Amino acid sequence: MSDLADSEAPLAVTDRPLTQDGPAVRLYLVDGSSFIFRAYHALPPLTRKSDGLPIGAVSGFCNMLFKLLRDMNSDAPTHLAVIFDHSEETFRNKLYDQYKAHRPPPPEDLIPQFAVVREATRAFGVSCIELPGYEADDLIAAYSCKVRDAGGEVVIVSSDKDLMQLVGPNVSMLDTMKNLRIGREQVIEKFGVGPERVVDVQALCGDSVDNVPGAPGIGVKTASALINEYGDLDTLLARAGEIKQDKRRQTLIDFADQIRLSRALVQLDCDTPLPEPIDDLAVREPDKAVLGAFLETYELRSLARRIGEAGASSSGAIPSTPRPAPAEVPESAIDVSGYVCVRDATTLESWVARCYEAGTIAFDTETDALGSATAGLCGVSLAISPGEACYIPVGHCEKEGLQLEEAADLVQIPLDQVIAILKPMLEDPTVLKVAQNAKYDIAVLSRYGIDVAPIEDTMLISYVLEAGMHGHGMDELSALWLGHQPIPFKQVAGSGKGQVSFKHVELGKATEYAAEDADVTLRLYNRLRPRLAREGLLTVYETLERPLPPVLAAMENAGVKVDPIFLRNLSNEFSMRMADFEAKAQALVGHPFNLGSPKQIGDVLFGEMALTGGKKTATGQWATDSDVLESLAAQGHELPRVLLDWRQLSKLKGTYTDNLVAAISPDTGRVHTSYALASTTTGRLSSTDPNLQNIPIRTEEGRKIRKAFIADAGNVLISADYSQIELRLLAHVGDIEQLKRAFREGLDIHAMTASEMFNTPIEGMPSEIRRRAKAINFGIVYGISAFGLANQLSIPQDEAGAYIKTYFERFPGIRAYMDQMRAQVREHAYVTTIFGRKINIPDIRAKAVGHRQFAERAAINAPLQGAAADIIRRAMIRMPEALKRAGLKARMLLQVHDELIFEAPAEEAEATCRLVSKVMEAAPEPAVSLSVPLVVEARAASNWDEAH
DNA sequence: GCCGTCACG
DNA sequence: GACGTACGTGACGGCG
Repeated sequence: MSDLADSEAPLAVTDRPLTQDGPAVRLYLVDGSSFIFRAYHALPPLTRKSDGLPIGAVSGFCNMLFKLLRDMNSDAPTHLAVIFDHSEETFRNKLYDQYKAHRPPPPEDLIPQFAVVREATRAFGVSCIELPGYEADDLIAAYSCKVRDAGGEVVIVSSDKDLMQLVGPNVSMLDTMKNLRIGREQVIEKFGVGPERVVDVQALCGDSVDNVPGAPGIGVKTASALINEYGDLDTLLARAGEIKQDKRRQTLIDFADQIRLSRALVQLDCDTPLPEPIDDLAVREPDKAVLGAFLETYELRSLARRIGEAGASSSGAIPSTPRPAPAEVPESAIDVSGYVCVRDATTLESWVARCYEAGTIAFDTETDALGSATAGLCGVSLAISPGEACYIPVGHCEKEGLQLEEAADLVQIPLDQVIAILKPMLEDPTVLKVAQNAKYDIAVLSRYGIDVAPIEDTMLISYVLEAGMHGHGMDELSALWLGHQPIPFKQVAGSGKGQVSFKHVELGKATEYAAEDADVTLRLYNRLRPRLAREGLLTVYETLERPLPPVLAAMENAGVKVDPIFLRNLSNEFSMRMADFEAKAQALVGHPFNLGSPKQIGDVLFGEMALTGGKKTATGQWATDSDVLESLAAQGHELPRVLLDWRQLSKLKGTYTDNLVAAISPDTGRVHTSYALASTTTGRLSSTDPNLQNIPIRTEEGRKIRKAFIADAGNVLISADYSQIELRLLAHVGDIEQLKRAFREGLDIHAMTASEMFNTPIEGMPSEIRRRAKAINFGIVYGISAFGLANQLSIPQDEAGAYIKTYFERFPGIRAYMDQMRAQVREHAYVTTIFGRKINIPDIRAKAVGHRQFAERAAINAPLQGAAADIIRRAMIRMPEALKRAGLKARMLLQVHDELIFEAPAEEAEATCRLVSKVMEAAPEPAVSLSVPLVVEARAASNWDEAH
């Protein structure tokens, strides 16, 4: 059959010279059936206005076709076809009558759309290809092989794993729904083997959806391990007797025939006849009349408008080579003297042209201050290949306000022009931009009207690979991986009082510093990026990390409104009351002392007054923390209470009232925090400058601070928080039946725990009993110890020990979970979350027992805290788009670990509460299906205190 | 620049 | 038997 295709349909490729810019044929093969289903499920059930004909899948399909034809510049197809399944019966059913036997019929409202989709395809001037007796996958395989062998390039538009066996040089897949490229490394991440061995792995693990039997009890992990060990399936089956594990060996021997059959079922047939010659698939302009009539018939008005607009403007195609895969570069010494300072437009344009050629570049922005939400741009650096980098200054000036034109050595391209030249490249989908801590650059450049995309972030790549092992700042990564110490910022800008803003740094030094940052970033990328797929962490990076910088940049830039007058009044009130406490304390002692000095307090309490019951800190000083002072106060002493009261106010004033006012940006009148994405071991964010994740709430006095966080006029603040998320995750991960049931039934979880432990009915339970159970539940999540629980509850240690014992008797699954985490961390020195995030805990190998025990407790806590962090990250990533789709104007402002804070128009408060709750509760899906419900409580009010 | 303390989840 | 003791953060003032 293949002869026929070869002889009758000679490939155009051979006739056409290969251009410098890439292969002459770039064939896009759209997996029609799979796309229809995804469009159907992803989109709301749209219908034709006039008669209610279901049209959602058709609309999604047309949008994608349009996008393929118009959006992509250098990657645009020269040839394009949509491939459909033709009939249910194929040659595979002759091999195995149960093949795809359990497929449910398509949804009723989808059935009429199948024919319309074919009509749509033709209306766009694109070929529809199908062949009786063959699946679309086989046709895709045949076209792919032909074009690839003739030197062309193929992009398969599908995310179907069955097609991954086709990936290889010049054949990639494109998941348009997720906007992901699937190349060799993504295949390796999915199957644990390269594309050439995918069928072997699939043959072993089978596929329940297609009803491919495989070998019982063997999943992807085991299958890929076996294939990697033996090389290929035939060798494995031939040498199955050598397998050590009894059960596995027997399975492979007993089911050898079934495994071979499975391989035949999943193996795609490259010799499938081609119904249309490749030449006929060339992309052609759609006939405007035909397309217009189609869009009119199905009332696809918004698409018709977009097509009209696109037709009016120029295509803007920019020639470039396809993006090269990042490769390991030979390490070479970093030489800062070769960097270029770009100071005229022509040179800048040539650098931009080289960026297009390179396909992957690194960049960095330099600013005149630290806060990305307000800092001004000083310049941008670009690195095109290791050692080849430049700096484009835009805002450098003499310190005393000298005009640029007056100083010859400060001549720079005007800001507007730099932006005009850089913007198209920085926004071009065919140029991948790598940054170190991309959130910063995104935030700065977005204020200059540039939306940088696509972006990768070396800091986040490092974080995914090695969280918990070390920091992820550039200097540290450079020292670690490149053996190179980048020029310290201090060396170019000075330090302490003599430090100057970067805009006052002389251009030569600025170029060395800035271009080196881009150069180092590119080298780090080349070094670290390939590890993601190899180590199975690409999905974690792509789903939990890479999408977040733009989301956080928008939150930081939005900021939150804070009432300065309210805070100043509060500050004055606190000052006056502190003065009273101070006078009282000094009267009690009989002489002045500094209430802010723990050392002096220790001397007073345990020296002069000779109180008993003190403890020492790690450095041998008297401890005077609130636990100590509380217990002294309980003994009946007066001074400790005064000190505690003074301290509370001192803390609130020093850390909150005064500094929050100081943090209000003069430009925006709001407070802009900065979120660190890679500072915690567990995947949580942290907030700095100022920290808005530790605003007081637990005491009456503290809550007053929260009242200062307010919504802009006409708006409300909405606080939405996950209820008991870590305990719910414990119930799921530890598979604790009683806990799961309690959460499903919406019971009071602490009361339920108390009831189970102490055999007390929930009705009329004394609050002290519930309080103790609550402390235990929290303690469990932290890796409980009798000492810690005793401390927390102020009860004797043996009593606390007895509680813990009872708890484990009532919930044996929890002990099992804890033991499992301990074993895992001892073996691997890391644990993982249910989303695959890896949390390293190197201290488990420490010499000191104390450190090791610490590590064990961290290992118990990390999968829970980490999974909660993963979940809220997923919610945050989806939130902006979800709000937009719902037509809501709300902006996400803050994140506090299990809480999101929004600012929304007052009249949209209810709708926003409903939507954000929905997005947050569904956040684990579809990656993880929790066996307990997630519950989110959302409230709107004029200030944060009342919204929470 | 470290330490003790304390704000949050 | 000793050891240090609930997980994860960031910011402040004191002190050397």
